[in-house]
Formats: sequence, structure tokens, C-alpha cells
Amino acid sequence: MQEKWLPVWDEIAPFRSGRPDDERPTKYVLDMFPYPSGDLHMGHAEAYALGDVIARYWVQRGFNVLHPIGWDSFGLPAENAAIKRGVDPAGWTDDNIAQQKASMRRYACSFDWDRVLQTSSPEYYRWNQWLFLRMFEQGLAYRKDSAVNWCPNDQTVLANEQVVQGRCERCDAVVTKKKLTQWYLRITQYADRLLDDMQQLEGNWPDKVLLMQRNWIGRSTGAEVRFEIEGRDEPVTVYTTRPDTLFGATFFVVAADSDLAAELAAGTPAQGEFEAYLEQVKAISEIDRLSTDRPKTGVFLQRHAVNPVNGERIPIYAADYVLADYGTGAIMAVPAHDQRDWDFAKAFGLPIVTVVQPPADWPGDEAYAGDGVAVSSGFLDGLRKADAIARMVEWLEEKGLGTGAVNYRLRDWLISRQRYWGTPIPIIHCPSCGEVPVPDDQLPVALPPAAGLDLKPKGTSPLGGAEDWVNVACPTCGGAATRDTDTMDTFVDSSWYFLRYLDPSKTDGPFDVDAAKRWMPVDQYVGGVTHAILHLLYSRFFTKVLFDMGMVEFTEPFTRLLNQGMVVMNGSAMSKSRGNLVRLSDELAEHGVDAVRLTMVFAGPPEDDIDWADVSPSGAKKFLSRAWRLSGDVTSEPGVDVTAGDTALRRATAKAVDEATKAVESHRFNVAVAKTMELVNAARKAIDSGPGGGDPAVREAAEAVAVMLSLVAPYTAEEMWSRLGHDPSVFLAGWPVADEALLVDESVTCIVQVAGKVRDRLEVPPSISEDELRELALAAPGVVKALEGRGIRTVIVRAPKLVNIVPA
RNA sequence: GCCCCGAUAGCCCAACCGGCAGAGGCAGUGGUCUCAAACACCAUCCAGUGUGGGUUCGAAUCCCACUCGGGGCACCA
Repeated sequence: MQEKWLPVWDEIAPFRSGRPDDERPTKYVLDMFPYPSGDLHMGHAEAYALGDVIARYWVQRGFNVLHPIGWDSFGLPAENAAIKRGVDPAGWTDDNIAQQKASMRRYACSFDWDRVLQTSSPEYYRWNQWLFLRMFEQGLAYRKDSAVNWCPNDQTVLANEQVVQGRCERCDAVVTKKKLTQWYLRITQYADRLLDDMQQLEGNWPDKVLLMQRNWIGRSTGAEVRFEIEGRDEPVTVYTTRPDTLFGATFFVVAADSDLAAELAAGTPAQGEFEAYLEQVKAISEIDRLSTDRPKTGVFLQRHAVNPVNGERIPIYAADYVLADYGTGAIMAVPAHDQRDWDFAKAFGLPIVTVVQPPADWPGDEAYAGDGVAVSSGFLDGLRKADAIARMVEWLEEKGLGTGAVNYRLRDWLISRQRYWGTPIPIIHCPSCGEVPVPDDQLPVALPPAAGLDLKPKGTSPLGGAEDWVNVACPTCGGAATRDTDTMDTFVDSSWYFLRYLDPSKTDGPFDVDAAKRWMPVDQYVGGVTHAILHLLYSRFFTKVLFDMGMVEFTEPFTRLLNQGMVVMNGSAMSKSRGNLVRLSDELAEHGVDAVRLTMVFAGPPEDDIDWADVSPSGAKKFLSRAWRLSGDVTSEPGVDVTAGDTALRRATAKAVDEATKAVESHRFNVAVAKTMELVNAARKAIDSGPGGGDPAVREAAEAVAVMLSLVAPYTAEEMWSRLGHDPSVFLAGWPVADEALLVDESVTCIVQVAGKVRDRLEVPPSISEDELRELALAAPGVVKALEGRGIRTVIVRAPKLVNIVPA
């Protein structure tokens, strides 16, 4: 069947979305683009089957649907594979893309093949560079020197987001810290908008994803407070969410790995001890550092700060439980009301002063962080937490000692990577002019050929080895200068690709601004929950930057988001090492494309994982042939007057169509399939033991089945459509419309309960009045019997479906 | 440790606003067809909704507590 229909579909191109005279309303359905690391696998098969249902549904509903695909083709896996096999990453990547593309076509995805893109092509990454330069101009892209996450295995830096539990997200190596000068994107400048604009997504994105994004951004409100330091001209500012506990601050802690700590320790008797401690801190892996039950360590720096509210001298410690890159890298410690400070105070024998009254039954063996009345706090005494915070901020601002402040967990996005297979950063370093952007008309800064370069990870970018490429004249002064040798994080590529699809071959800009007005934002995005934070957050950030640049008119790129689950085998993720890998190609060979797709869609709700051991592709295949046989048993001609058909079957058809429609729109695709199965069963019955295959209602049902199946099983549906006497393609046949009149039942079965138990049933017209129904119910034999002369307390009537009689 | 989600038949899953627990499928059983088998078709078995309370005329559905499973966050001051 594949050989038969693929060329026909190529001819018709039912899913081409770029026709200029197309007057259908538009929809943009987007599947997350794949990484070309090999052939498609089961996970792809699930994701694309689900995206396809949505895209094909809207086409059937008469929309001009943009459903594009491309490849996220830059990145470490390609490079690592290329190194291992000693081949060029470009060639390797292109081979995989060709293979995946062929598989997608066989899998009959409704992609618009006129809009394909791949991020590793210079025509694409040129615009990464262009966007980077626009951000550079606005100060949104900048270079800074700091301790960064370093993956010793991949020999490259990682964004905060790519460190999971202290390990490299990709290779699981334990991440270390390294001091480097790196490029960052100032995403923190958009933190508030990233948070607040989530309102638009509420209800349309999974709650889970919104929650994860909120947590990731981690906005907290509090105050910055200035502490005088003895023997230092400048005060040191700390950030706290609990300014109401300022009277309870009994010591002061600076992050051991901060510059401030080194400065404060310098020249004190504690310097030697501090330096030894710092060495020790650096030696601890991120993993150990992150473990929360680790005992508190630190060094007294032999210096003191002054608590601004009461003038008390408090000792300054350097410790590693304070983070250098959050807030100001220094804190006021209030052991009575912060568990970490409590633990530290206990370890170092520091005083603990209660300034918020805990409840009477508080055991007092740990910090009390809850609400309560302020005590021993001067002007705050008697105020509850919220009021005390407000009062303290007011007081600090009056005295010029501090101010209300907001902080974020979110850090700026580190985008430099010391690897080859990525977008070169379009900056030239000139000894006299500094960081000079590559002029737009010299873009793209193309990657030098991999041949001759040492791609093996060694801590510096392989591009540094391409001397002809690195050494250039400074665009500003013409003097000898060098190119930046780092490449961009591949998440840059995927942060705006959805815009590039609008005109993937555009040469005078990253995307077609007018087309964006027509198509964007994406109506439905489909992809795995693995990208819940990274990719989605970055895409949202880029969209807001583009909005500020006036290039787009919306602030959120993806209106609705569907996260499909994973395909697992026997309860766990498939992997070669586990030996539970199911190969997509094997499944396709055994059951066929339609059966595999149907299995994916029918397995359960799309967001649930599919355990391949629990589902039945052979069952799916059986159903498809059952549906297909229907089309052969229809003996009436196309266009026959269906209103003359058997009413019972017509009702069944209307009901199935109606319910399947609702199910598809609410993404309960498994239910939509079940309704289609139901209709097939009803039609079968009508043919074998009802009015027979010649009845027009049977044709109506079979045609509805063909169209409904076209979302999931395109080959079978097209074959059915053809056997039913129609020209291709069933994809454009139009979604069946349920006749409203047929949806109203002639009579309804009314349940009559006595004390909540069903005692009788009545066949009543749907329009029956409450009073009428009450009377009928009270007279029903089952009711009379159940009551046995008992009195009646209440009768609850829910016409026309239910009556509940409560006996006295 | 904190937060979120889930638990319905042997299995995967349905069940609208609280109203007959079953739409669909897998597996099973019995039958029709067949020389026989497969296929196909027909029929049929199977749970009272994780546990314990509560609200209600009525709870799978709402509330509380717990158990188990999955996920997220985790020295962010």
C-alpha cells in the first residue's frame, strides 16, 4: 500500500501550506524537531503520530495547516560520533537526516516538505549570528569572567540548566567548576516577564510545565540591607527574604569562593586558615556540595560587621553554604529562624536569638521559619511576619540602610561552548578595539572545514586550531585580530526555529515578519516534557527579545503545549544496555505503519507513558483490517441520499462523530479511536444482521470511519476511500458533521432509585417534565415494591435521566 | 525534606456539571465456519473504583488523613 499511495500523495501534496491563493484560515501545528543522531526511534514514532492527528484534524476541518519539520542538527552527539568514526560531522549529520527524512515519509507524517530546515546549514546559523549581534548591541549578549560549570568528559562548559543533580545532563559526568571568560545572554533581565506572561499559558500548557518554569525562575522578594564592616570603607550589602528577623542576626557569612571572602581574609590572622579552607571547598565535587545533609563548615575571618538595627558587632565567617552567585554572595545569619544558619550556629557555638515568637508547642530544637509575632525587635515588636517585613523595609529605606529587593534563582544563560559542531560566535577580538562584532554583511561566519582540525575535546575550542580562519583583520581598525573560537549552545538554534519555518530560504532576514503576523504564534506545540525548562524557557525569552525589537507582535511563541509521554518497555526506559530496546523499524516491518501509529495513539492519554509490553500492535492491525473490510461491503453508490438510510445506524454514526470530535479537540485521542471502533462494530452489525450493505446509512458510516481513520492510519483510510469509490485524497475529504437532530434520542432510559438503589427503569421522552416524571416514577412497580408502604421523605428529580426517592 | 501528578476488571484504558461503574482494546472461555487449523464472525467471563474517614438523597468524581507509584525542586538566604 505504501508503494501505491506515497507517489499519489506526492502528486496531490495535500499538506502544502504555502500556496499564495489559499484562503483557508490558518493553524500552526509544530512538532519538536529531532536530533539526527540515527534513524527514528519509538519515541519519535509516538510524538509524530500524535502531532499528526492534530495537524490532520485541522486540515479535515478546513484549515490551512502549517506543519513543518526540520533538524536540530548541531551539537555534541554528532560531534562525538564523528570523532569516534573519524568522519566529518557534516557528512555524518546529512546522512542521518536523509535516513530520518525517508523514514518520516514512509511513516506518512503530514509534514510540509517545502519548508524543511536544518540548523547546521550556514543559511540557518547565519541568523543565529545575526540575532546574537542584535543582542550584543542591546547589551543582552555579554562576556564575563566567572566560575562556570565544566564537564570534564565533554570538555566544555555547561549552562546551569544542563547540570542535573551535579552531573552533566548529557554524559552524566560529575560537573566541576572552572574560572573562564564566557559569553552570556542576559535572560535575567526578562525574568519578571517570563514569570508574569505565564498567565497567558495557564490552562493551555500542562500545569506541571508552568510550575517547573516558575520554580526555575524562582522569584523571591525581600530586602537588601547594608552592613558596615569594621576596617572596610564600603559597607557590604546582603539580600534577605526575612528583613523582619534582622534583630536576630547574630553572625555574618560570605561565600567562601567569592572575591569578597578573599578580600576580607587578606591580612588577617585567619588568612592562612581561610586559604586552606578555600582549597578544600574547591576540591569538593558539586555532588557532595549539593547534598543537604552535609555538616556545615566555615572559617571565622577574625573580622566583624555591624548589625544596622542595633549596632551589635557580629562575627564574619566564610562558608560554602552561601552561594557566591546568588544575591550578593553574603548573608546575614539568623539562626533562630533559618535552618541552615541554625545548623551553622550549632556547629560553631554561635548565639541564637529568637525574634519571632514560635507557637507554644514549638519544641525548639530547630529553626522556626513560620509566622509569628516579632519579639526582642525594637520597633517591630508585636507585628506579625508580613507587617514586620513591610515595616522593616520602610525603616531601612528611611535610614538609607537598605531597600526592598527582588531576587531570582534564574541565572544568565551561558552560551559559549568549546566545541566544533555549532554556530561560531561572530565576534572578533582586537588588541586595540576589544570585542568587535562581525559586520552583518560578512555573515555567516562559516565553520572552517573539520578536515585537519583536532576535534577531540581538550578544553579549548577546536576552532582555535584553524589558523587561517582565526586570524583576521579587525573590521574596525584593520589591525591583526582573532576570531572568537567558541561556538554557541545549540539551544540558541532551537530558540527561534519555529519562525524560520515561515520562510526557510529567506536570505534578507532571519524570518518573514509578515508571515509571522499570519501564522504565529504556534497554535499547538507537541513534544517531550524533557524540554519543559530549557528549550521552552529559552524560546520564550527569544520571543520577548524579538517583540522588543518590533519583529513580532506576540510575547509568547506557543499557545498550546502537549507533552507526550515516553515509550518504555517492561516498565523502564528503553536502552541497549538494559536489553529492552524495541526497534521502530522492526515494529514497522512486522505490523505496518498504520498499526504502529494506531497503537501509539490508542495506547492511552497522550501524556502517559506507553509500555510497549502492554499494548497490542497486532490488535491494532486486526481492527484496521476490520475497518477496511467495511469499505468492501458497501454496495450503494457514492453520493447516495443518506437520509434514506437506517435510522439506528445513522444515530450511531452521528454519535460516534460527535464524540470523536470532542475527544480529538480535547486531545483524548485514545477515546476518539475507541469511538471509531464502536462505529465500525455498529456498521458491521448493520451489514451482517441489519439492513445490509446496500443501506445508505452503511455508506455514511463507512465514509465517516475512513475520514476519522485518516488522522491515524493514512494508508488504510486512503485505501478505504478509494474502495468506496472516491478519488484521493481522503485527507481532504472534510471532517464529518454530526446531524444534530440525530443526536437527540427518541427516548431516554430513566433510572428510578429508592434510597440510592436502582429499583426500576422508565422509557421516557427526553423532554418530559419533572412533575410528570415524578408521578411515573412513584407509580413504577419496582418502586412500589421497594417502598412497601413506607412513607416518602423527598423525591429528587433530575429529568429525564434520574429520579431518587428517599423513604421516610 | 518540600511541592506536583496519579491509583477503576488479569492487563491497557473509558465514565460530561456528583446521578445505572464500562465506551474501546488485549488476554481468557464457549461457539459458528473448516477435513483440521489460522483468519473471520458471534457470544461470554471478569472489578464496585489503593486504604480509612467525612460531605451529600446519591461519591470513581468533592473534602481530610494515610499507603503505594511517577515526576519536579533541593544549602537560592
